[in-house]
Amino acid sequence: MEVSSDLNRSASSSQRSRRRRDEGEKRVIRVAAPQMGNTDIPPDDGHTWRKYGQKAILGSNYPRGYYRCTHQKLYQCPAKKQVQRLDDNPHFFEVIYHGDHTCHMSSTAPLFPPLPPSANAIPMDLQLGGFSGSSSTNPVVVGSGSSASAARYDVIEYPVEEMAAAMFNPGTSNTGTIDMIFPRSKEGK
DNA sequence: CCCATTTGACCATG
DNA sequence: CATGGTCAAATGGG
Repeated sequence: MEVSSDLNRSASSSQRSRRRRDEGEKRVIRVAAPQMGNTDIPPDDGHTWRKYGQKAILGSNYPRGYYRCTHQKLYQCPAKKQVQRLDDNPHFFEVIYHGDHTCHMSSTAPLFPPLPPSANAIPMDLQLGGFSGSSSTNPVVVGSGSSASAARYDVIEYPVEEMAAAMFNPGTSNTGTIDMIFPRSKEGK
């Protein structure tokens, strides 16, 4: 693209982005891309996400996907979702959730799979810490230094085997067993 | 027909 | 200045 011609674009002087502070909830979740057919489809957490943009990130060889709640959710669900594939491990997705979900899924709520007994076997060794100058092995780096408000970082790693298999539920909605797989990490807000 | 997706450009921030 | 983030409109598909 390199500086193409400028298209006449009506400029709506609408200054988006209202407040730029407070409310700093970031949840970094790492998921593995399904080894089946499509290895490029990010997992769903049970909500509809509407892609609202894609941008390449410096330091990564892959673009980042920006998702937001869809339709009606756009009116109350401040939940946003960011999906970025690791440049070292294209088979892994780094999903960053921020905001709280308020949407509800009536009946048939396909969510996470029944997490197998096997322990988490996610090889995060490699060179995950080889970002741009960070020497830490863990992505939990929030050393801004300057006016760094309390930014909470929750890194949860869970393998995404075949969530697609846990799609619809036959018969009654007595899924029961499926609860929030997410461990504690409850926000006191 | 409707909605989700896509691309570009712009802005705000550090 | 650079980067990241969001919006905005247009198009295609279901």
